Amino acid sequence: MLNYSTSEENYIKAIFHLQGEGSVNTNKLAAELKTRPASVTDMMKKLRDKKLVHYQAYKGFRLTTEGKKLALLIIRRHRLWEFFLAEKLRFSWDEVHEVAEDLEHVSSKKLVDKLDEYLGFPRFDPHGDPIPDANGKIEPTKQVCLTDLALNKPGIVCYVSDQSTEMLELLSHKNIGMGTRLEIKKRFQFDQSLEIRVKQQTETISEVLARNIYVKI
Amino acid sequence: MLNYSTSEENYIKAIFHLQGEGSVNTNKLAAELKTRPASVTDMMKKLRDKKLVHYQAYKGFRLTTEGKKLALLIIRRHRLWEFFLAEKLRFSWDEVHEVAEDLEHVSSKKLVDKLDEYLGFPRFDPHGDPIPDANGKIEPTKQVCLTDLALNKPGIVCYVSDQSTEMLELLSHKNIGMGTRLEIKKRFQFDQSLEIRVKQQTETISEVLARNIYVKI
DNA sequence: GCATTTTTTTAGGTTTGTCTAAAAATATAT
DNA sequence: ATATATTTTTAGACAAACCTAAAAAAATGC
Repeated sequence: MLNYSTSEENYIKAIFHLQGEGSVNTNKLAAELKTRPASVTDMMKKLRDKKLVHYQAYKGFRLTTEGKKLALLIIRRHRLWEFFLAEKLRFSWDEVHEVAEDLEHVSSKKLVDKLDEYLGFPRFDPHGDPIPDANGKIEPTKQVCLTDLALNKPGIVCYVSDQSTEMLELLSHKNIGMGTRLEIKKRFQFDQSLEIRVKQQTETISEVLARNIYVKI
Repeated sequence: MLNYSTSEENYIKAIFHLQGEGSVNTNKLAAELKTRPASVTDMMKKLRDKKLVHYQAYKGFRLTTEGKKLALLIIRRHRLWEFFLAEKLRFSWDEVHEVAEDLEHVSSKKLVDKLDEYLGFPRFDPHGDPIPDANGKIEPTKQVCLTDLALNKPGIVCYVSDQSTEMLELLSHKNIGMGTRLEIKKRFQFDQSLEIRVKQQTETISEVLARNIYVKI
């Protein structure tokens, strides 16, 4: 496996995240990476030459097989470190991401695989995202958005798509965190708001908030 | 504490290592860093502007108080990661250095301090080098060469100056490793060889070997 | 279908950290 | 002390990764 710069890795990761099925476009990627469209075009040429993306001017881009493999490796590193930080160093789940952003670029394969072993081959990171194994194989997530959870069926919070300070403040105010067990008690047709049961308490969740919360069933 | 680039950190660390008492010169530093004298001059200007080194053209350079503080912080990170790799991930002690070279540049203070705590505030890395504490305080090594250890005074192996395969093979054959407790039982005048007590066993150590082993008293 | 808007690319510039080659300062040797 | 050798610095280039402003291509609206 060749060696890639931090910047290249960040582009690859961002494309992977944006690339659902179709292809990714310049402005979206620039926004995701907080950079300028012109910089994205520059990098796409570089990554095309390294055979990590398919790219033709004005036609958008998507990862090659090799690009996907690299993306999964970076995600593997990121999530293993997040797990380590939360589990071993007792970081809270909203602190792990930033530090893992740096650690994920340390590329020693032996380090990553030994870390994986040391952690007991965990399958999900503290946000509930699946961790790719040494071959890049990733468990299909059986998560469901809170808007889609059935009434009176318990779910465990495993993912929050928006991780802004405002969002985290609201969540902690309602006593909701990673791993919190909850159950929808009532769904109001008028505004799609939910009344849920959390830790022996009743809370109201707006549709906007619910759309950002994912639970494992 | 400000943030420094990997390159700046490597220069600071190298100056610290070369700087015994006096000052460091351009060619030596270039050799240490496997770079060119011209690059060193460029960087010294930059580090002087950042108040990390004292530097005047043609007069050599040495770390400022702030520069030394930074050097000790980088060494702290390096040695904590080395300890982690050897102790937790079961890397052999000749593999840890290279990986720690990368990890040492991850700058989160919280990460380093929590790692320190997790490891139980170790005071020496797997090579027997002392680990600076959170304030940059470093234990003055009270190491003594095995040739100078008094009779019947226990010592803990904390440093091996030669780390060749041949040396390591010999050591492991005699059941000696980092942290091994030993005691000199007899010293033979004829060839300066030693009879030592290691783990309930008696071993003979040649003068050549003894000269390469250092112990903490 | 053509004008307008949006998206993307190109052209050219900046910063960081490197390099080579040449000039300047310092050290050494007789 | 002065010629020679060594060390260090300057000058000017280059690559990576970013930027702004302008041009070109594609998408959209009527």
